Amino acid sequence: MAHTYIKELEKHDGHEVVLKGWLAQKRDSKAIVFLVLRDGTGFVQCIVDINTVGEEVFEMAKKLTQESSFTVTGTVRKDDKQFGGYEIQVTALTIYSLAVDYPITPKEHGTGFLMDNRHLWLRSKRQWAIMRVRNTIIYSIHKFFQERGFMQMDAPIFTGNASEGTTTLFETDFYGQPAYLSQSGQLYGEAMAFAQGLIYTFGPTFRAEQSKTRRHLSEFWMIEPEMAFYDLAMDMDLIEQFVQHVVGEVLDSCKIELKVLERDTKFLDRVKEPFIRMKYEVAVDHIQGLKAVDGKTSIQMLEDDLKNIQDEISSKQKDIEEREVKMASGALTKGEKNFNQNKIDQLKNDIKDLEEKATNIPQWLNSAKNFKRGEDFGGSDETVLTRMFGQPIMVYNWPREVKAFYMKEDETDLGYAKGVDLLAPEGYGEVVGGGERETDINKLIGKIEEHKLPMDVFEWYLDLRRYGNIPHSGFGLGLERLVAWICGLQHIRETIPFPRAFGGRLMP
RNA sequence: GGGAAAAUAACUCAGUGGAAGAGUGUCUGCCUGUUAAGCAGAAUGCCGGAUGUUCGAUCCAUCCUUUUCCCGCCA
Repeated sequence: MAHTYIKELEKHDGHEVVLKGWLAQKRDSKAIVFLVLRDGTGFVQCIVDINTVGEEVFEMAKKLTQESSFTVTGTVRKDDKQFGGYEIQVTALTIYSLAVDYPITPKEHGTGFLMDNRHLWLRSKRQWAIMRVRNTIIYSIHKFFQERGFMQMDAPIFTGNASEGTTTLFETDFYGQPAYLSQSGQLYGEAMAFAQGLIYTFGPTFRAEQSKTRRHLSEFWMIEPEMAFYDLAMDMDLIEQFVQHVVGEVLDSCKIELKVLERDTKFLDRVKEPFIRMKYEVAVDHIQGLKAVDGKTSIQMLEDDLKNIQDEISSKQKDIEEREVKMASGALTKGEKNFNQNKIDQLKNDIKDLEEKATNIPQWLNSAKNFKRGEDFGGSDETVLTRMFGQPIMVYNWPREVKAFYMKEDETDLGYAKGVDLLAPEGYGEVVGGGERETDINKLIGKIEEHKLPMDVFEWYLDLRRYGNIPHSGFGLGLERLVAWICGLQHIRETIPFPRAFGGRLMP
């Protein structure tokens, strides 16, 4: 008999099915055992009742340990209290393999330990949900582009030129000559767009930046569409539709996953509204506190934030004190004590996070007040700006100096490059960077010289301007940053199955 | 590249210059429906490594190793 997947249980309501998977959780008593089975497509509770299955099967069920693999046969029953809406009344059970001393218990663990066990950690419910969302995002990206006539074309991973300086490139040996792992497929994307019109690349990207933060990986996946005959305005329209499509798909088809992640979708729901578009200079006004939104400048907003955080800290401290008094009274059962202790620990952690935020805000205030017009935004500037609006913001027309050499200069706004950054709300910052490409070959050559880049490795790129030059645009999106934002994750390492980051591990 | 903190049981952590602690998990028994809240009992440690101070160091000092967090750079 072919087995059924948990995701499809609703089609089998009231019928007998065979499920195969692993034990995520167990509770047992004298005559009944609750097994939570996971099979990759979901989680379902299986009830093993001694009166239904007999003593032999019952004993087997009792013997199962966390992450043991097994098969159950049983009847599907609707139960709205259940996580997926269904449960299984077991009639038979066979064991594939008993797991002994599975290291990841249902309780608290530190990140170091979890990262050491990343190969097992992926089985946990939260990680399961993140990977499902990641997959939905990937699928919806392909769907979005394919439905609009874009071709997926792949840029090479080995590249010969150290165009942007070797410090951020991984060097390897390519049959005796130095080669670098790709940092971006952008220039190749342009060549491919001239061949196929609308293209996108979707591949791994490598950056040897020595930055160890919650937003950086050394190896990550990037999507880079490139469109012939698109100007900056069309590029921004596409970015907006694209992000709306992806977020919409996740909201529609990952309800269970977002629930597991306890994701508050308040800000994601607002993504369907038109994005805010503003020129760099206007964004700077907002950051510096020269312009108010809803009657508040950035400075006032940060000051209010700080006050709110301090209030929250003191209310949590009060909560802790009350619980400590209750525990000291001695009138609690052991279970209630545990419950309160856990709550207190959680509150203490929350306070630690809040205190960190509270120390950050004065620094943000400082950096907002002292922001130098003409410079690129720092992480805090992005956060400040997006907090004012609470929805995605596209900042365009950047000072030419802070953007890459291939960005087109705006003829009506000299000194500014037609580049655009999409800033995600909730402090997630830049998730998309793009723009219209420079078409003037002399300006390009000038920029390459100005950046002191070797001309010879760009000859093929300049050919694109020599033969059938056209206006064209594109953008790049870091998949993991998008996953982190949509899932509401604290750290980018959870967005990819096996993260590779500076100072991090190569194993597992 | 700059800064901060940490290393004690399988896990999360407390603790003390003079015989190593809690909670969780695990194991054993009891409880017929639980979803991190039932009850009782048990096992578990070279207190990260090296050197020094000391009668005595898990605790103090120095160095090393490893990890976590923050800033800069970026997607």
